[in-house]
Amino acid sequence: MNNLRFTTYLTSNIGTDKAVLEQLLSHCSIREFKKGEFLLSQGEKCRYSFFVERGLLRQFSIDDKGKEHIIQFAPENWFMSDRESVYFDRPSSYFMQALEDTVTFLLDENLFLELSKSDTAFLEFNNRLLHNHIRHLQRRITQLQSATAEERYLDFIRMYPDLLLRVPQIFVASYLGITPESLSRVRKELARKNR
Amino acid sequence: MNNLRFTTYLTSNIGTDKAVLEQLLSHCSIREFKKGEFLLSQGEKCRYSFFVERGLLRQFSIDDKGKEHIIQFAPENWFMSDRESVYFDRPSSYFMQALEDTVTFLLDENLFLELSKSDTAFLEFNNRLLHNHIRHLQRRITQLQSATAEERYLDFIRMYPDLLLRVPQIFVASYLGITPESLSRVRKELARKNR
DNA sequence: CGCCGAGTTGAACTGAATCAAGAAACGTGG
DNA sequence: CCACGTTTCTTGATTCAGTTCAACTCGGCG
Repeated sequence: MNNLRFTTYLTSNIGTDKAVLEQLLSHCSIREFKKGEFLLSQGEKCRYSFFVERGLLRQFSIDDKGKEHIIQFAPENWFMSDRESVYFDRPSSYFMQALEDTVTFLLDENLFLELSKSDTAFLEFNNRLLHNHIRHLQRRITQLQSATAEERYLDFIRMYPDLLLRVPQIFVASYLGITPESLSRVRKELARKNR
Repeated sequence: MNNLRFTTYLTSNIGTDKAVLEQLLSHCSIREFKKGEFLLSQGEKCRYSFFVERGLLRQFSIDDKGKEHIIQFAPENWFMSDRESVYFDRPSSYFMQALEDTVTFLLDENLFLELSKSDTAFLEFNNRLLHNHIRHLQRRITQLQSATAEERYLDFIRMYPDLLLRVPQIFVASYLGITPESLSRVRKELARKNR
C-alpha cells in the first residue's frame, strides 16, 4: 500500500494511527469495473461503500415512466454507496455503473458502524461523510426547487468543472433533471450570450 | 420528567440506561414558540436540534427570486435542525418557524458528537437519525425529478395524512414545489376523478 | 361589521418536454 | 487504419404542465 489515492485519503482523513488503518485495510478488497459495467442494480441490496481509486461512476434510478435520473457522479477520491439500502437492509432503488474503466476499493458497510464504536477518529470521519452527504442532498433539493435549467447547468459547471469534460452531455442532462435536447439548447443560448 | 413525548421517545430509542439519559436531559432546555414565531433565520448559525414536544414547525429557504421553499415539516416527535450549519459552523440557509404554538426541547448539537463517543447506544441512535434524514432527502430528490404535481400531492397525502389537516394549503404547495394555484387545480382535478 | 389572508377560477404566457430528422462523434471489427 | 453502425448532439415544430396575473369568494377574527 503505497501511493494509492485511497491510503492518502484515509491517512489525511482519519489520521496515521496504525491500528485503525490496518483494521480498515484488512476489511477492504479492491475491484475493477469495465466501462459500462454495473456495480449495483435496482432491487439488489447494497453491501459496500465504493471508494473510487481511478475512473468514474454514476448512480441513478429509473422511474415508473422508464426515465433515468442520475443522483450523483463519483470521480477519484469519492465514495459511492446506497446508505439507505445498507443501513435499513432494503433493496436499493438505484443503479451504480462505471462510466469509465474504474478501480474501486470495497468497504463493508457494517465496518463503518463497528469502527465508529471502537475509534473516535473514525467516528468523526464517518460523521463528516454523512454530514457532507446531507449537505450535498440539500443543495440539490434547493436547486431542483428553485433554479431554471440554465442556472442548474451553470451551477454544475461551477461545482464540477472537471466532470464536464469527462461526462457525456446526455448524463449531465440526466443529473440536472432535464432532457438532452433542453441542455443542448441551454448551451447554445449560453454560447450566444458570451459571443 | 414523566409523561412527556420527549422522554418516551428517548427511552424507546436509546434505551433506559440512566446515565446517558441523565446526561442528555441535563443538557436540554425547554422552550415555547408562539404561532408564527421564528426559531432560526437565514444567515444565523443553527446551534440546536429542536425536538417537537407539541405543535408544528416548518423549515424553509427563500431563493434569489424571493420565493419560499419548504424543506420539511416537523410535528410532534420529530427533530428539526440544520445539521449543515451546526456541523460546518456556517450561517444557515434556512428559516425555522412555528406554524402552531409549539413546545420544543433544545439539544446542543455538540452534545450529539460527545455522546456518540461515550455511549454506543447513543451512537447508534444518532446514526439512525442521520440515515433517516438521508433517506428522506433522497426520496424528495427522486420525487422532484420524476413526479408531476399531482403525483407529488398524492404522495404527500400518503406519507403525511395527518399533516394535511394541520397545514394550510399554501404551505403544502410550497413543500411540493408548486404554486398554491396549481395545487388548487390539482385538488379540483382529483375531486372530479373521484366523483 | 369589515377586513384580510386563504383558496378558487379564468386567461394568457412560458420553460421545458416531446417527437422527428439530420449531423457529428465514437468504437468495433475487418 | 478505414468503414460501418450506433450513440450522441443539434435543430426545428409542436405540445403541455405549471406559472403568472388578476379577479372573485369564503371564512375567521379583531
